[in-house]
Amino acid sequence: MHSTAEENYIKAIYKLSGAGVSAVSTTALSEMLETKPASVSDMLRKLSAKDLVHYVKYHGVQLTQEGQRVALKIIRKHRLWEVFLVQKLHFTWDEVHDVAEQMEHVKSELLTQRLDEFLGHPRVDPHGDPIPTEAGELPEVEQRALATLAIDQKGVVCRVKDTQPAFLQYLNRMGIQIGSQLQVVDKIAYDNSLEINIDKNKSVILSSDVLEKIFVINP
Amino acid sequence: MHSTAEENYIKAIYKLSGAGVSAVSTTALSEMLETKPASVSDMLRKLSAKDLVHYVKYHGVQLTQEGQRVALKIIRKHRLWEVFLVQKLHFTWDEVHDVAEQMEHVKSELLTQRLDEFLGHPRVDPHGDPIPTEAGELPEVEQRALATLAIDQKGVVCRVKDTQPAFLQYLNRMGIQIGSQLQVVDKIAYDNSLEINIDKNKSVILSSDVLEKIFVINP
DNA sequence: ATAAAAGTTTAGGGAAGTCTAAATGTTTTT
DNA sequence: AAAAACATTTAGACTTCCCTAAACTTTTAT
Ligand SMILES: [Mn+2]
Ligand SMILES: [Mn+2]
Ligand SMILES: [Mn+2]
Ligand SMILES: [Mn+2]
Repeated sequence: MHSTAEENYIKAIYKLSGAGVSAVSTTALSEMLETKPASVSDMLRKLSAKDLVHYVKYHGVQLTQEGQRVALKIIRKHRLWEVFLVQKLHFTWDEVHDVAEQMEHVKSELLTQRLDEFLGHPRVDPHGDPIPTEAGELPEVEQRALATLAIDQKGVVCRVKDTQPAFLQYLNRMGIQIGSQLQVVDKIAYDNSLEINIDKNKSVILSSDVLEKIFVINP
Repeated sequence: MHSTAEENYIKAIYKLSGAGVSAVSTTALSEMLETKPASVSDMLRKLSAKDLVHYVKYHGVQLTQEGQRVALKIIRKHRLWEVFLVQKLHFTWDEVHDVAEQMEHVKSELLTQRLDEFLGHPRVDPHGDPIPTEAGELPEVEQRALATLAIDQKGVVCRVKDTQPAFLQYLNRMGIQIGSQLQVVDKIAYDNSLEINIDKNKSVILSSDVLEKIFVINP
C-alpha cells in the first residue's frame, strides 16, 4: 500500500491543516518531519502523482479526499494503540507516543477492528485526542484552551496538545492530568501567565505557552 | 539499532541453523527470504561487518553470539504478539503470522516486557513454538513428529511446524488443534501416510508431508 | 518599483536494499 | 583429472528516501 515515509508525510500534512489553513507549506512540513525542504518537495511530487495531495509548486499542499481518508486511518491506529498501551500495559501518557508512532504503520484491517473492540471502542486517547471512527469520522468536542479562562472561572482538563514526554512529565509534576479540576486564581498581565488552582488543592503559575496546550470543558 | 531487513535476515539464518547444521547457504537464505542469492551475498557482507554473523565466502554463514541474541529477541516478540492476537483479539492461528511479522520489528524493551506480563508469561505461542525468555533462553520440550508413531500409539498435539495459513486451515478442517488426542490406526506403507484417529472420534488419512509437521507428546 | 530576503524547487549524489547478467569458485560427473 | 553442473559473488543498475548546493519564485522592505 503506502510506505511508512508516505504515511508520515500524509499525517503531517493532516496535522498542519488546521481550521482556516488553505495550504501547508514545504517549510512547515520539513520542520514537523525533521527533514530538509528539498526532501519535502521531492515527496510532494510523489504524493501528488498518487493523488493523495493537491500540490501547486511554490504554493503549498492539501490532502485530497483519499489523502484525508488515509490520514484518519493512521491517526485512528496511533490513538488506539496509545489507549492499549496505557490501559492494558500500564504505560504512562508520556511513554506512549514513540511506540505508537511505530505501531500505527502495522497493516491489518482486522487488527485495527479487533483492537478497537478489545478496548471497548474508546472515544479519546490518553491525551484527550478524539479517535477517528472506522467510518472515518472525527468527532470533535467543544473545548477551550486554558489560556482563555477569566479569573475565578473553572474547567476540567479534557485534552493536552503536546506529545513531547518533557511536557507531559511537567504536567505530572504539577499534578495535572485528564479530569483535573482547575480554577483561575489570578492573572499576571505582564506575561499572560495564570495562577491556577488544581483540584481545590495547591496552586501553580502556568506560562502562556503551557496554557495554550491545555484544554478544558466547562465544570 | 538494526533495520527490518537486517532483522529478517538474522531470523532466517537462525531458523535455518537447526541441529547439526554447520553453516547456512546463500541459496537457502534466498529461498526463505524470497530474494535473489546476489542480494543475500550483499547483506551477509554487511552483517559480517557488524559482527552479527561469521561469514566465509562460498562457505555459508553462522550467527555470532550477538547475532543469536538478536534472533531470539525478535522471535520472542513475534511469538508474544501471536499469543496476544489469539488470546486477546480472538485471531485464529492461521491469521496471526503475517501480522506478527510486522509487529516483531517494533522497538521498545518496555513494550516487550509489559506485553509478556500482560499475557501472563506464556511459554508457547499458538502453534506450540516455545517463547524465548527475557534472558534469551529457549526451553525446548521433548516431542516427536507424528510420523514417528507406530500403529496404535497415541499422542497429544503440542506443536505444528508450518506457518502457512493454507496448512493451518487444512488442520482446522481435519479438526486438529493443539491438545488434540491422536492415535495411529493404520500405516500405509506405500506412501508412508497414516490413518489417524482424532479425539476418539473420526479418522483421517494424513500424508507423510503433513505427519512431519505435526508434533506430539506422549499421552 | 526594485532590490533584498525568504521560501521553494531542481540538480546531482549517497545509503539501503533489491535486481539481472557476468564472472568466479566449488562440487559432481564422467 | 577434466569437464560440466551448480553455487556464489561481483559489477552495474534501479528505487526510495534523504542530503547539499544552486537556481528559481514569491514576499517583504527600501
Ligand atoms: Mn501520540
Ligand atoms: Mn495521543
Ligand atoms: Mn509466526
Ligand atoms: Mn508461531
